[in-house]
Amino acid sequence: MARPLSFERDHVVEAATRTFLRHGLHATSAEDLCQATGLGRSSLYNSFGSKDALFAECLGAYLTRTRERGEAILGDTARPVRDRIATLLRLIASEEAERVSAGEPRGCLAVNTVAELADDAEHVESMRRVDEDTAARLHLLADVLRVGQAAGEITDQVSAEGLAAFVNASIAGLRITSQGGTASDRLEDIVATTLRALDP
Amino acid sequence: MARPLSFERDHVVEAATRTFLRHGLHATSAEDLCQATGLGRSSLYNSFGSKDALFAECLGAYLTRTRERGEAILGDTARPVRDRIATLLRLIASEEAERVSAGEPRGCLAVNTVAELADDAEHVESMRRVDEDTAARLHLLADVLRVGQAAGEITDQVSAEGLAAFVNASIAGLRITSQGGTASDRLEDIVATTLRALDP
DNA sequence: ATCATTATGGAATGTTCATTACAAAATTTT
DNA sequence: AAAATTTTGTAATGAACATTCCATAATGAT
Repeated sequence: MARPLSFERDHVVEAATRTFLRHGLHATSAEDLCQATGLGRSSLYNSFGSKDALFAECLGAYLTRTRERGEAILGDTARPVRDRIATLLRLIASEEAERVSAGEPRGCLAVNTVAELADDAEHVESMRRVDEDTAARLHLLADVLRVGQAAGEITDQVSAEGLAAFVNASIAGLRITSQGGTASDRLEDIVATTLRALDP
Repeated sequence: MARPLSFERDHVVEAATRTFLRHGLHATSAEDLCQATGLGRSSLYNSFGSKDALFAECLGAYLTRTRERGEAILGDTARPVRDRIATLLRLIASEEAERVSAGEPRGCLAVNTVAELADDAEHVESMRRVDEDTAARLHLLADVLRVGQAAGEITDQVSAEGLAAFVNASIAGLRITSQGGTASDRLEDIVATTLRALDP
């Protein structure tokens, strides 16, 4: 009944996400987004409403994608808990390494959003989403780690919640370290050392 | 021979640093800096040249202060290496906890600068300073950890350089986690777990 | 007390930015 | 092929921003 869009929304969100990851929300202009997505200003505003709304959509998609990936790995009850955590961390390290060769920006949109928007009164909603996502991630991690503790695969010197916070912080540290330009071998060292902390 | 400044440069840098830590470089306006420091626009530009120059000075002062504090703790050769690392991590965790009660912003200017400026062509110089600082920090950590390995206090399953990268990443993770609003008990869990990774 | 020098307050400037308005173009349905 | 509807390109708008200007005020040296 009318003219269709000349682009696929997902692809636009993906391109915008890369731009936001590279430059952050504040340093990304509407012009930058047009450049990155190939859309004109009108199309962009027509389809997404505002820069902030597009950012919110990118963040939402990123969080969902990342959460689902994590759940798939951590929820694989057939495998030992330690292996699941190891797989998750190694996946992140190798993903960061691939970003380098692909010329894509390194780092994590959730981590960068905390760094950029934690105290930004105008973007409370985005931070709330990150907080919710973090809470869910911590919950899942703690559940899995608790199973590992019961099986004797994981130390019980620290509570499952404490270990979950540690793993979560390690991931953030890994991503920031990668964004700072650290070589992939070193990222693997970090992963290996992180795993040592969980040993009984 | 002329009218003196009505403020102390260090205090202004300190106030500006808090503002930059809270909002980042891009989201901090000249007006925000005037508000935070109590200076007028003219005084600010007269004394610091530009917003970017003031940021560079804040970053430099922050890096120096942080590095010196780390060196004092890590360089205390009278103490076991493990204790020195523990002291450093606990100091960071408690500093973050104090920030909450003091109403000051949490997080780390160096970490946030990596997140915000890693791919910013206009601020290569600031990133270079952070990179240099990180390299020096890693070097010191590796030296200290190597001593700990030789003394049997620290695992030698991972190279001293790898362990240094791990400790550095842990600190970044700790600071981002704190900035995300994590309670101080959990920060202590993270520290305790991080230390476990270094045990032989 | 006066001069030389510098700081300061407030207005002004030019730019960048997010967003909107409008007219033209495109596409599906009839 | 024409009508209805929506996209899209271009130009416009108004606000925010970094920075500068200028007149005035303050201070130390003489």
